[in-house]
Amino acid sequence: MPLTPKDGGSHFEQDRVSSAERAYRALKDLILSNELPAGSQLLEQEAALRLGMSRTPVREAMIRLEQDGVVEIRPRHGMRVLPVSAADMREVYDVLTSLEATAAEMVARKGVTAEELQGLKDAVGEMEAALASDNLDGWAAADHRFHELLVKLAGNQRLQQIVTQLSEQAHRARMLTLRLRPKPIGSNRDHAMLVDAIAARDEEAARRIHYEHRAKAGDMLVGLLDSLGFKQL
Amino acid sequence: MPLTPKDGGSHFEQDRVSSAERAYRALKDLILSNELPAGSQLLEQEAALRLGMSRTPVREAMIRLEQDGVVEIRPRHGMRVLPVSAADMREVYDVLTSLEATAAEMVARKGVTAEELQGLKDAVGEMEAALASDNLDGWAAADHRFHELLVKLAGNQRLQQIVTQLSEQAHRARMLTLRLRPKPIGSNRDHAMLVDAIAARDEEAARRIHYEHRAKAGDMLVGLLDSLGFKQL
DNA sequence: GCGTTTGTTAATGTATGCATAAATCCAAGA
DNA sequence: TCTTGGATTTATGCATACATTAACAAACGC
Repeated sequence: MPLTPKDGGSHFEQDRVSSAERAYRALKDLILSNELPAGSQLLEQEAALRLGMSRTPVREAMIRLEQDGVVEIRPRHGMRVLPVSAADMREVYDVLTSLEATAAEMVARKGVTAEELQGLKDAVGEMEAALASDNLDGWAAADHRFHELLVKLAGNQRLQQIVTQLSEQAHRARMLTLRLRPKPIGSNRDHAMLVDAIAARDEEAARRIHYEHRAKAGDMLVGLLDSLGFKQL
Repeated sequence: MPLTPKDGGSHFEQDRVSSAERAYRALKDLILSNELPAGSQLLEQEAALRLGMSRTPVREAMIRLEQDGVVEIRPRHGMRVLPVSAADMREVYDVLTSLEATAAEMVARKGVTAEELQGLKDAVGEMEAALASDNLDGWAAADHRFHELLVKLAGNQRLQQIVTQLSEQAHRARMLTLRLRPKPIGSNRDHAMLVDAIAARDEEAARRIHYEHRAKAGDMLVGLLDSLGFKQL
């Protein structure tokens, strides 16, 4: 591996990003990685100090995070990382299920190139390999790639952006339950079936398979959170 | 009608809203009402002057509008009201169709109270009355209320918020085509059928009816924009 | 002791200052 | 006329200043 390409698309390190953008990414990372756990609060000044910039760009980042639905800005208490309850996850998964099922249908309808299909198959392969070697984190990463690719192939940028946003809201809960849930055997099977349906241009089947896949995942996640009595995170 | 209650929920005019919030609402109003047409640009300073405040709150408002997908911030040119093409409307309607169909299904599944059902029926009634008296704007307003209420009854706040955002993106195009499209007779019929399906708790029918309703509306809108050669707005 | 009031602190919301660099303009040369 | 180089303007991104007011605490009255 070359020395930290850190890439992002362009090869030349012309990545002049604004402080506001850096703040946005840094704060979001802290939240998604759970370094800033649900419920924690961060004052503008604290964040600014931590990130080595003034309050202004931090403030702008917080505004964006609030619109993303991951934090809440409380007038005198800085931003507060929103706890996500089982009920919240129910909401998120209901919408994700609807949108991703539609995405699967769209992909099957419009068809995919050989490379695109291979991309999906590769992701499924990685999931199977990770699962075979009990690498749950690897499985989760490959699973995420699969869903991401599927939605991208639907070719609807708005759909893609919304799904990304919701996935981020669900991210912490998914990580939390990754080792508490049954092994995702069925999940891999679902994905393989979906790939077949897409290859066969069977919109009907693609929608149904992915709908049920997502619905199952949602039920599992919400059930787990409920049964563990998680009122938050 | 009473003298401009302009309400908003509370009766006492304790509406202390921040300048940033005022800027956000004012700018969004200007855009949705087409006073700032698609493609127009507005510098931070100009907007600040116009709204009687400094650049800071205006800047924050613009950031929110950008995340809403209605403007684009171009580093030296202020914000630019995003033109919406037929392709954009295709995207918006595909997502709306998916989500609203799901909402209809959810509402039918969970059932509604007598008052809630009446609310839907009232909206349908208003649409019919408006149509009978050739009041297209009234019809559009009632139609909007119907869809809004339906989604609200689904009881999923994330779904509701996303649908609202997408509806706003489609708003200008809908207004533009309101008088160019055939009379929305079928639309009223669809809504009446949906209300029946909801009352009968028939999820299946509710989803199908509303799916097709939205799909038809989307096709009509996109087709109209296409045929009129609208590359933007 | 306990509720109330008042004083202090501090976080925010907004305004303003300032360096930077993009955009524009202008002139001169090909 | 078209291009090019550089000067100039100016919108921005960020830092900072400042007034406001909520939050907290301490003092006070009961």
